[in-house]
This record gives sequence, structure tokens and C-alpha cells, in this order.
Amino acid sequence: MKILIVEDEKELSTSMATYLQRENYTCDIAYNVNEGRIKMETFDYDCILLDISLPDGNGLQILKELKVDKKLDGVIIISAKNSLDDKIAGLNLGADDYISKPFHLSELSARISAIIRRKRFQGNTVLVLNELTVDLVAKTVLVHNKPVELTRKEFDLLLYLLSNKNRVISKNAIAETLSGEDVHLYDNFDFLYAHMKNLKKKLTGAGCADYIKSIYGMGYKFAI
Amino acid sequence: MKILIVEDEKELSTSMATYLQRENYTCDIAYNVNEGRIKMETFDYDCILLDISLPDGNGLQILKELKVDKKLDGVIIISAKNSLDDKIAGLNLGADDYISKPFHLSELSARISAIIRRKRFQGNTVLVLNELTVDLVAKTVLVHNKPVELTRKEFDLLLYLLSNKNRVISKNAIAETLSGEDVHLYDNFDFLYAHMKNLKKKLTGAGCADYIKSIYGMGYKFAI
DNA sequence: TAATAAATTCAGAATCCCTTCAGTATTGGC
DNA sequence: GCCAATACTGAAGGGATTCTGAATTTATTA
Repeated sequence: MKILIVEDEKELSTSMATYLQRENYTCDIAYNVNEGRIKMETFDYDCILLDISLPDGNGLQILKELKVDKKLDGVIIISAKNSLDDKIAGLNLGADDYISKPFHLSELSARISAIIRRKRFQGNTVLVLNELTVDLVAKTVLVHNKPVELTRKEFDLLLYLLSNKNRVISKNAIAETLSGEDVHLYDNFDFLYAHMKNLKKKLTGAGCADYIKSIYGMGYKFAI
Repeated sequence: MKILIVEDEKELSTSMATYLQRENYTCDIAYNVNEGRIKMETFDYDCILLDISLPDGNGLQILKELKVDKKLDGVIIISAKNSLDDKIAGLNLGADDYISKPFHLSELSARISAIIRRKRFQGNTVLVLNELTVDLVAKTVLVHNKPVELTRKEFDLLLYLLSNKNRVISKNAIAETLSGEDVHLYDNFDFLYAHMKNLKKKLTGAGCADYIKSIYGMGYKFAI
């Protein structure tokens, strides 16, 4: 899952990035409004952390533009000032949440995962699909109420499939979320095949129906 | 565990802080309504000790705001006057408890730990998990009814794991709670590995099942 | 202040799993 | 049915992650 950090204080932005990378997010950093704008136009982010006061302008400006483009999904405003005005302005402009400096990184992380849950899973913390249960907070998977141990990549893969339930997703898209790389041309999808195989094996091995369908020449689909 | 003290009498607030720090709480002090408000918005506290009469306003005011934000968990009202009015007003506004000056610090401490228990462990003072018994009041651990001596950090670690039973928790999050206050990023988790190893060794050494699972690339889980 | 316990750091060892690879199977177009 | 392209499989190497015991620093107690 990709996060953009728009924050000019270098020390803060790097420690945010490091912390979030350890939580298995992929992070980009932009140090000003302009950089931020470019990155947002270029990539798709699951969440954007937006500082208000930036060297070349006001972060709220970006928010306004995003609103026009209707791309303002998953924005968390970060503000040094604990000003109620900023908070209200930000939320009015369509930000999803607000956190003021200084904050605990775990608090930030919790809010990010809440937002991503909201975007990808309508805010559900537990997904129940017949015999398959996925707990997004506990990071556990049950099949017929019995735990199935997945590795990190397998879990991420399953989540990506589930967030695109009944839709065909391309191998490129899957590979990107799995690898965490920004832009990467994959000469082959062997690593993806391997993870897919292992995930399917673990699920069906535990008695789960084979919901993950391979669509020849297209990609994969979690069909339920 | 973090506590905010909102109290303008400097002598009292520092002696409260000192006492509570000895009980291994991390304390912040705010000397007026405004400071208190800022700290509350910025940090997450397990408990807030709120004086009613403050130089720049009434503590109940903060309580009202907290109620709006639904963050009013774990508030203990402190008042000089033993006025029933204040007490009723405070509890009506959603405070969890009330203590009137002068009070014994041990009394305060007891109420704090009761509140934190209520918040984190649904009010239980003793957690029983098969052969493992954890007394939150006495701060003792029994395995097969025999005491196991844990250090502070080990006990805190165990508590954090227990309060997230059957959930995978990240090393980031564990490190933050263990270290207490600092917004500090760890270049490595060696100290965590050490505590985890020692805790596991003490528990299993006393005949406890190995409930603490390491989840590769994700964190740890107390699985029971 | 000395003595003791605890917390943290360190380096080497052990473990896990991600990726790659080579071979095999499946698919759709002809 | 044949062929090329695509997808799957099991196994293995290597790198990242975690564990461990001991050493060092820090905190606590007497």
C-alpha cells in the first residue's frame, strides 16, 4: 500500500517514512507543494499525509485541487499549529482526518490503517466471505473458524484480491502492490506465480473453496 | 502508560508526577486549560487527571470538548472544593471518577490503575489465561500458581501483548509502548528482542505454554 | 557511594521466506 | 491436434529477519 508524505521537515518525514515502511507501507516523500502535486498526478496513493505549512505554499491548496479532480481520497492533514481554523478548513475541503504535531507515530499509523480500511473495505475491520474470515486489525485469517498462517506477502496478496472482489485485476497491478516498487517493468511474474500458488494452496488446504480464479491473458479474480 | 495531569498548583502537580512516575507511569503536566487542551489533542493518554479550578478557566470546559470528540476515556476529576455540584457536573459530563483535595497519592494511584484496568482489560484486575495468571493490581505473575519474577519492562511487555491478545502487533508499536514517552525512532529492535527472549524464557521456564508467537515480518502475537 | 539489578547493545548464529529457476502443464489460435 | 504463449509447480539459494548469550551501559537499591 502506497503512502505519500508531503512534509518539509526532513527529520520528521524520514522518520515517518521509516516507521511506515516497517509497517509494510511503501512511502514517497515530497518536500513541498510542487513536488507533492507532481507525485499525486503521477502515482496512485492509498493515503496522503499532507502538511499544512510548506515552504512554497499552503498544503490546503493541494487539497482544493484534489477536490476538483475528485482524487481527494484518504488525505490526512498534518499541522504544526493546533489551530481549530486549520482543522475545520482541512476537513471542509474534504480531508479524511487531522493530526497535529507532535504526534506519536503509532497514532499516525492507526489513523492511516483506519482510512485505508474505509477506502478499501468500507470501514470493515473483519471481512467474512462464507467460510473465509479475514481480520484486518488482528491480521489473521480463518477458514472454517480455524486459523490459517499466511506470510506477509500472502496476506497482502489476499487483501488486494479481496479489495477487488469479483473484478479482474492485472498481474502488473498485483505485482506493484506486492513488490512495493514505484515503477517497475517486470520481465516475468514468477514471484507472483509463486505467492499465488502458495496462497491458494494454504486456503484450499484448509478447506476453503477455490475463489481465486486465473483469467488467461488477463490476470486474476477473487470470485465469490 | 501515559497520564496527563492538568493542575496549576505546581507543588501538587510535581509531587503527583513524581509519585506516579515511580509507579512507572509516564506523566505530562499542563498548568492551565489551554495547555491541557493542546496536550490532549496532541497525545493519547491512558488517563487524564483534571483539576476543576484552573487559572484560565474551568476544567469542566475541557471535559465538554472531550465529550464532543468522544475522547473522554479515563478522566478523573480533581477538585479542591468538596462540592457535590462539581462532582455531579463532572460525572455527568462523562468523567470516570472523582477525587477531592486533599488526597493521598496512594489513593489517587489506586483509582488510576482501576481506570486503566477498566479501559484496557474491561475492568478485570486479575487475568487468568489457563496456567498463566496476571494480577494487574499486585503486578505479579503466576504460572501454575507459582510466582514468576518479571522485570518492569517484561511485565509491561506482557501486559501489552495481553491487551492485544490474538492480534498481531508490530514491533514499532511494541517499541513505542515499552519506551514510554519519546517520539523516537529506533534504528533497530535489539532491545525488544532481548526483552522478548527473557520474558518468553521466564514464562516457559516456569512451565507456561509458549503463547507468544513471532510472526515473521509482521510482529508478535499472544495466541491463546 | 558501593553493590546489585535491569536495560540496552553487540556480534554471531539460526531461521524463515522471497525470489529465481528449470521443468511441466494449460490455454487459445490456427 | 499442433504450436506458441502463458501459467503453474517444486525445489533451492540467498538475503532479510529474528534469536541468542555475553558484554556494556544505565538505573536502582542498600
